[in-house]
Amino acid sequence: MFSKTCEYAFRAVAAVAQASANGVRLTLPVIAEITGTPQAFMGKIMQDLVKARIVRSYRGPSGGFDLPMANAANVNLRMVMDALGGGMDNTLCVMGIGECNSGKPCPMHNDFVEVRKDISRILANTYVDRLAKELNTGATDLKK
Amino acid sequence: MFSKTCEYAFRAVAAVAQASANGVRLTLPVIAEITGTPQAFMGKIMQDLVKARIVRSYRGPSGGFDLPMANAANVNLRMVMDALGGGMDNTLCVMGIGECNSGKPCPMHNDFVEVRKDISRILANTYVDRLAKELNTGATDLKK
DNA sequence: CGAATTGAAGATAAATTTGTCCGAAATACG
DNA sequence: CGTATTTCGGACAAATTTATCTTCAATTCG
Repeated sequence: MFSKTCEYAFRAVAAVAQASANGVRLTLPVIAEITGTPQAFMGKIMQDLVKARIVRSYRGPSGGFDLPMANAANVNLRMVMDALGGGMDNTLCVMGIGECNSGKPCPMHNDFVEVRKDISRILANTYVDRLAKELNTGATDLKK
Repeated sequence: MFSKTCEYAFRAVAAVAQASANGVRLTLPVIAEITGTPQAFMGKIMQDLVKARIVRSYRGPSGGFDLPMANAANVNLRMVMDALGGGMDNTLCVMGIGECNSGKPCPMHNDFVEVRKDISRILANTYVDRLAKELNTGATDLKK
């Protein structure tokens, strides 16, 4: 449904937020391990997240990434997607028609109006602090 | 949301069904023109649809593709997707976790349960005859 | 300062998806 | 039969996404 880049970013943000809630920074190798993703590729994604000020990075010994809970309450998944440099738009026409809207709909337009709204709403309403809390209680899981 | 291959197939099936409803076959160049897709690539897609018996093909002069309304009433978009040889699965975990289900959910699992159901339901409930009829009345459009 | 650790940045490579080309097979029609 | 038309099938190529590698910069700590 989303690109791998996007999936990886979702996992990374959740993992870093959970760790930060427990007061620990995560290094890149650790993030890659927790999320089960290729380290170098995850490095690129983390850079994008840093640039977008979604996570913070620290170099050198005892460095790593964090995402304080104060920030986590203001970061939603739409912002994470947007940090990854376009191409992740799920609001487009299901049939790939350029100009497709209620005035000039493709044959599937009306069927998917609600789905598109739902996805947008979920992404905008899902804040990272919630993901961190659920991971901490063990209610949800990133493993496997 | 779906792959280009999938989008192209949706458009092709709708176009052929509409033409067949009006008693005309469409040749590959014409399908490519109507759907605004690269002809050679669409050729591959049409082959998949033929193999899946979703459309019928005829070679030689006055050849082309058709999709009789009797068939169109029994062909839904899930079947079209399946004809394209896997990789189009939208039922997977939003975060890309291998084992993600209600028993062991990823942090986004529950948020997307309904969306996934909705998409599956729409694909399974959208039959090609309806698309053809809507195109014929001008209620919907494949152009641009 | 010097050495070790860690992220940043750019170049490169592999994999996948998308797109093209060309010859062969089938069909219609004179 | 011969020719034009059209799909079929395989190989090939371009574009995009995903993944890796290598060097550099920043930080910590002795």
